[in-house]
Amino acid sequence: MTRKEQKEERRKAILMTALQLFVNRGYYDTKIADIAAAVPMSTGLMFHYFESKEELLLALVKMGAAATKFDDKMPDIPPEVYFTEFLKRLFAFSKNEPWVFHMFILMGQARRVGMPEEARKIALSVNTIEESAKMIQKGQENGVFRPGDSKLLSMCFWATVQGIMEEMAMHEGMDTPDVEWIMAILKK
Amino acid sequence: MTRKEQKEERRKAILMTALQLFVNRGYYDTKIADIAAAVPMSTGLMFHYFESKEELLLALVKMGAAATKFDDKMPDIPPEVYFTEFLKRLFAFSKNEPWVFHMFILMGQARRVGMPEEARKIALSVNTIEESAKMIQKGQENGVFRPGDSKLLSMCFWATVQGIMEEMAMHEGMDTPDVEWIMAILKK
DNA sequence: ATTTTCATTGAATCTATATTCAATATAATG
DNA sequence: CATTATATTGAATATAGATTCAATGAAAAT
Repeated sequence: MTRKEQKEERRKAILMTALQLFVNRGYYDTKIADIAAAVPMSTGLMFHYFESKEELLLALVKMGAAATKFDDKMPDIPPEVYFTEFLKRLFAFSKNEPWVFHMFILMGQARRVGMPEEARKIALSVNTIEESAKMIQKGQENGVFRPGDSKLLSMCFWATVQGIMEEMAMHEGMDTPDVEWIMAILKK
Repeated sequence: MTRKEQKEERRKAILMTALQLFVNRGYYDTKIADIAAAVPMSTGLMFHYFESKEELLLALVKMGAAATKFDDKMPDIPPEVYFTEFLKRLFAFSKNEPWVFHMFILMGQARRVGMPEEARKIALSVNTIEESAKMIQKGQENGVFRPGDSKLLSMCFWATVQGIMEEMAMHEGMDTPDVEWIMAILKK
């Protein structure tokens, strides 16, 4: 394995470790030394891979943003099916793939006040609410979703999903809720 | 006005200022000096009123916990009416009474990982989810609420409410959603 | 085999902020 | 008024934790 590959591997290890710690303890409570110890490597070496703690967060949030980008040119799958499937997959992933799960939660955390400005900006730039609103509107036109401000509906939907994911992170092993409960927010 | 009253007033002023700042910038990003400047008073004087920044947070969370205590011996008001009314009032308050609004959000923040341990414990001790679950169960027995794990339903409901409140805090002036949208999570 | 480059460490800095403190002003008390 | 108690300030201190750095080891290149 070439040196560049080695470095890439190590970088990933740091990223994954940091992701887990950020989600489990929060960004500010996670010390560089904690991440280093968990990887494991010396504290100083962390700065060989990432300029700063904030850069590390930024790298994660950028990955999250790239992974989360809403697919604009969705084929004509009916909105109610789209959201239902999305939830099913998200919950399934969350049980099996810690990465997806953690990333979802980190993106939510990163959007909040008090997080480093640049990371926050990037997390907020993934405009899931606006994008979903379009599809919700389509569902309203189809007469499947309830009427009302589609952006507001979208916000309620995502607030719910985010909140549930965080609860699941907090009490691990918790059951996932019935997808229909959440779809009820949207459905007529 | 006696001195003790004066002191009490000042204490309240600090608490209200801190509450607002904690909610708007987050706990860690709010420096004691920021709170002091906003009250206004000197930084040093803050410690005449509160032992530490953490004590200040703790005082707020204790107030929140006291205010939030779920009323056990609720008269026989039907569950669906109870939750509907609760939401209506919460949203109405949030438009007019910044205090209630901010406090609700602070309690949510305080429950999260990364917040000072003691404050977190107190915030988590207000077991809204468990308490509501009982009432949800009653609603299920009445055939008004959908079947399923009442605690999980309760969690979904509160995750939604918390998430919506936070969105509202972030984009002020935002409309409040239709209470029925949220009730749809619970209702059959 | 020698040199150059990169990985790694642990200890030494640097910095931001919470916290303390000595000094002063202001108000209450006798 | 004199004394005592409390409020207030701004500057000094303490500390946690991010960041830097000089030294060392290990791998690649020549």
